[in-house]
Amino acid sequence: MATGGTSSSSGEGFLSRMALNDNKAGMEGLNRDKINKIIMESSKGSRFYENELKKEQQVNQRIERMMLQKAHITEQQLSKAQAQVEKMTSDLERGRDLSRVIVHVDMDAFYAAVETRDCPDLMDKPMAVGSMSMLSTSNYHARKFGVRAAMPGFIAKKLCPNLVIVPTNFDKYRAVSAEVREVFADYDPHFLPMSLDEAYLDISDHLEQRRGWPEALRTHLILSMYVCVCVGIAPNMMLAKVCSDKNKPNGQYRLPSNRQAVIDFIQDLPVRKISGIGKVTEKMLGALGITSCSHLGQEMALLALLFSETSWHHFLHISMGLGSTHIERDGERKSMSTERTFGEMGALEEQFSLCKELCQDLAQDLQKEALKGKTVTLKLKNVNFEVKTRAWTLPCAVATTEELFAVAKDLLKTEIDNVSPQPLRLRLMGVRVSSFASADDKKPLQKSIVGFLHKKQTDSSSTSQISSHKPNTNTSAETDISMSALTASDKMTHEPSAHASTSSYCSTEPESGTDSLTCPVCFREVNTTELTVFNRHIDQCLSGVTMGKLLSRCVLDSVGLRLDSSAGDHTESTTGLLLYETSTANISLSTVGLNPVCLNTCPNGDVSIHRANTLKVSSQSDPHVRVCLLSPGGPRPMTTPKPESRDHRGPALTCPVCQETQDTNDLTLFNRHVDLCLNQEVLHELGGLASVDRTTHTAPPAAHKGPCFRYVLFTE
DNA sequence: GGGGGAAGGACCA
DNA sequence: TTCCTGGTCCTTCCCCC
Repeated sequence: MATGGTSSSSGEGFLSRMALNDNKAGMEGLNRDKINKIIMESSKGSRFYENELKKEQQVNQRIERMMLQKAHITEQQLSKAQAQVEKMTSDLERGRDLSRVIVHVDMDAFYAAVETRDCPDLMDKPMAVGSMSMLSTSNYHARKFGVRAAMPGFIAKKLCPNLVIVPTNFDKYRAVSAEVREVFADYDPHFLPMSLDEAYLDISDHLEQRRGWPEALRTHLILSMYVCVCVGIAPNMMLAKVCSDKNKPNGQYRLPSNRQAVIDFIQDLPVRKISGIGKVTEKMLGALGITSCSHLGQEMALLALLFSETSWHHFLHISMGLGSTHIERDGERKSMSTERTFGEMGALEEQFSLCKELCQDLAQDLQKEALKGKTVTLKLKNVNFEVKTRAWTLPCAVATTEELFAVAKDLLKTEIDNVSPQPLRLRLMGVRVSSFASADDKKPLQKSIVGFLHKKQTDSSSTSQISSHKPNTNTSAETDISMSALTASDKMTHEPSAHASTSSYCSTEPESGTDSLTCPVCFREVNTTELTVFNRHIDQCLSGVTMGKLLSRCVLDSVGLRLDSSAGDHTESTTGLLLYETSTANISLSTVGLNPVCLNTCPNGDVSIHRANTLKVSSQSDPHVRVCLLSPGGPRPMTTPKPESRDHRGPALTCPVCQETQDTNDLTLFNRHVDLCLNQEVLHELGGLASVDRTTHTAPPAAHKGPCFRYVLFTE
């Protein structure tokens, strides 16, 4: 079999995917065997190595399946595919565009070059930028030892004991990159930056314009001495990228814009040199005897039968030396994420706390680009390097910390429950948002909140009345901060380092002359004009945990909560905050499926079941009841619930959470009950409202299909 | 069978 | 002792219409 050096399950032998990748400038002619031996000795037995072994075996299995498939291909199938390939080849040939001059610029060992600028002593030493865990780049002295980017520092140190490892400093690299980009813009104002050290330019127009320029204008002397720039010039992006790697370091290569030159250039080019062909694809093609682009062309009919349409079309383009001829900038962003790697983490409190931090960071990033997305994905990597992603798609787009955390937390909880009673031993956690809303929905978020805020500030009669009646109502609640998993992260909002996350709630300066601000969540006056302090207060209110008065979203959502027409005015903000002001509210529970037991467990003494389908919010002590519904992502749709996929049959259904037999065989109702129970459990655990004996819960946590959101109800 | 969501993976800098 | 981060795209599977 041509699957390369397959290792045995015992870990003996040669693991090819961990071997040195010397497909990088400055690494030609190295003693690969010696370097690989050191890499293997440093890695063998580690969890990382074992996981790589597993992945290698998966790739080998893929190759075996492919070879089996190949063995069954008939001559007839092959000739049919050949005809298809020929037809497409001639179509593509007709459309070949050699009119553009595309430049790919790659700043060589960029981070290392910047560090050397600041510390010239490093000039003659083997050095790398990064940490003992991971290197971002290395200089040419280090590459001679096999030290390269994407290699852990501790292995690099074994390859080259004198290696100097400099920590990364992205602010510095960004500054230099900005300097260089100014030059790019002179040549092509629409240039496409790929990273801090790489960009594509279309200089066709520039070349046309400069024909008549005097010599003095034709030379740029701005580039700093310490940055070496490799340039590839070709008729398309794919070829330009390959060309920039041709004369490293600090050289350029131009591929003439004629068909024969392109064909000659591509002939003996190893497939691995093409951007987009990585170690797995290289290995799969290698198993078919394909190592160069000319092989690729020769075996195209076979590839058309063995690979997907997208893949073989891509291969065909490569074999013909075709690539994109126009540089597209400002393409729509598809997702945004943040993730963090850390030492082993098994404690629930830490995990939920980190989850919230990630949501805060991501919310800030989303805010900067005014983005909101419907799909929230939680990414987890356990200590064995196994990666899992769990996603949930909402009916409407979300962006705030609370909205993201509401989903991410539930996804996390499900995963924790899945391995329970064992702890979930993590080494990485990430949160991603995708399925972005249309441009119309990407407007800044806070206006209506701030509007509400200002409205309350001017409404002095209302606010003074509240504060005069019960000035200290929240004292006990605020001091009663639970130490449970969720609140561990909430506590962090008291720390100065966490303040930035709150900026999403209020970003405008308070009006002059006022010495307090009214919280749009709890309606209390906060004696401060400092936005950081005020935002922290709002954070706490929104988290709902400090209030200790939570109702799960499922309770309200599943019953299609509405306010009676007598309930008073309400404000619907674009962020999804529904703010009701009313003296007493009879909230119609208009749809079926309410389980009164669940509502009764709401720890708010002022919320009670009034009639069969009415939730009454009232207070003995205060005629002014205020209700705030936090609706992540906008007003809740009053639609029928999504059909559930649980496959229960039969008349008697026992809830896997509360263990009680339910008097229904309606799956929708039963599922809703299970959701409610699960949410109650989450509430209790996270809110520290009551202890839950987990041992009585034999429920498979996977039964919890979706995340629950928090709504906050409280009274003054 | 097509569309779309979920999950996982390849690949890139 | 120690193997990143943030992004895009593709494939496969599954469910629903």
